[in-house]
Amino acid sequence: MLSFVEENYLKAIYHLSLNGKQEVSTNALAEEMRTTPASVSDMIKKLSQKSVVSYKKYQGVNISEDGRRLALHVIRKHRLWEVFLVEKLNFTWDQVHEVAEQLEHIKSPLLIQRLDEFLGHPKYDPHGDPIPDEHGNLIEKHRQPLDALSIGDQGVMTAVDDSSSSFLKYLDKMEIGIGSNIKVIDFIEFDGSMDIKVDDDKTLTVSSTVAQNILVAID
Amino acid sequence: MLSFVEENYLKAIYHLSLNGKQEVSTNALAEEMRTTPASVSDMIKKLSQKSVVSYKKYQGVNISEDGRRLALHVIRKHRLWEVFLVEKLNFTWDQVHEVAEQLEHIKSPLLIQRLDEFLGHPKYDPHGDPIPDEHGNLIEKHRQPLDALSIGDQGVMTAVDDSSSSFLKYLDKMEIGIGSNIKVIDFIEFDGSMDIKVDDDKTLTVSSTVAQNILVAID
DNA sequence: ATTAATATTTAGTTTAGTCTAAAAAAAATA
DNA sequence: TATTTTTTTTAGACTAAACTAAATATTAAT
Ligand SMILES: [Mn+2]
Ligand SMILES: [Mn+2]
Ligand SMILES: [Mn+2]
Ligand SMILES: [Mn+2]
Repeated sequence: MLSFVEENYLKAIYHLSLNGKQEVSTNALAEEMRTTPASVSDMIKKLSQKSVVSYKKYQGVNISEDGRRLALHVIRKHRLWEVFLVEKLNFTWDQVHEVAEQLEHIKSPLLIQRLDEFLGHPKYDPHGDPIPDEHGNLIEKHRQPLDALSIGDQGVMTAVDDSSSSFLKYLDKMEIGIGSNIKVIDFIEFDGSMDIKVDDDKTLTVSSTVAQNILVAID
Repeated sequence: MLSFVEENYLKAIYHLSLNGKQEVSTNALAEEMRTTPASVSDMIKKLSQKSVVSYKKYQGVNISEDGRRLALHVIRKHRLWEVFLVEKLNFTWDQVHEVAEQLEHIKSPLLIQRLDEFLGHPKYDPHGDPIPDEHGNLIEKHRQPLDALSIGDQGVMTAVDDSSSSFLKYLDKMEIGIGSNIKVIDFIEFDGSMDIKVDDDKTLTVSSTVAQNILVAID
């Protein structure tokens, strides 16, 4: 049985080993966890002891199959709770993450099974992230950062890469959300900003940073 | 801000100061918390520091007004979650307590406000216990242990005094629950057991222990 | 009012998780 | 290759919450 601190480390290791590939460095993990490399060194020894990661000194850490399963279980709970908060309790998508960080650590298989049923077995959370099933399988929808598209390309927004409240509120104000149709009208070399047309309606300019964090599917 | 361990101590102190009146002894608290008197001694110093209890050495501990408010807030959350689990997730009344023990420590004012709305501002939990409002006010329904009634008396079951799974499952099997009409047919001096008629229908015998834990309202 | 029994507190450890400072290894650079 | 820089680990301390054993205070009993 993992403590909730251990669960959080494992989640971070899982996320980092997706982006950065395989081994996760002590420093990267320390940054992600907002703690010190010394603390991380201690913790990965514990996690290694529990065989949820494998670890050789100075070689970074690799998540194990067991670890991956556990991480995905916590992520499943996190995302199901986010759906619950939005669908049933009328939270906005920028209000759910903090609360889900707490709820994801509740231990009760029955609770999650019933919550999943209650929500109608949702496949995606409010930010467009896929919800792993009880076996850890997830259907990753095609997703590409908006700033990778060229002028004339268009796609449907499927997710955000940044779930910070400030970014999500900005999108709300611009009336951009999951499902919006986005077409690239112009690309400004100078600063990487883009002119886009949303839902064949309004045209607006978004910064390079914004474009990087909007994920779209091109069909 | 209290840790979840401190919240549990405070809840226990609150409960004990209702039954046993005012001061709570170190030993009673240790037993309730399933820990040692030494640990309790340490903890009540901490709670006293945070002014949620008042405490003079060897004199037991008294909950403060602040402490009472905090305890009732945790109890409010516990009971609202129990209602949610039964009403929305189809848990049985004997399955909810353990999970609610975890959920009651989630910190989010918005969550509780919305949950309360979602549930339609329930006044009682699945065990018949009153749910404090956001200010800590609660409407204690009239409740009296069944074994205090005399032959011929009757009342409506309003709550249980023991929320253990085994007791609740027994009641389910006997088809006795909150709202059942119970009439005392006979009282056996020898062991304190009772013959009762439930809902003017079936007659059955319950032990003294069972009778103590069924709470009824006489009108 | 002493003495005995019980309740409570203190002292000293333990474990989980964190930190800073220092040592050691690995990687980068000259 | 030798040196410098960066990364990682170790050492030593700290806090929260627990425990056992010992000391002390309170209460009960003679
Ligand atoms: Mn989230
Ligand atoms: Mn999400
Ligand atoms: Mn309960
Ligand atoms: Mn209850």
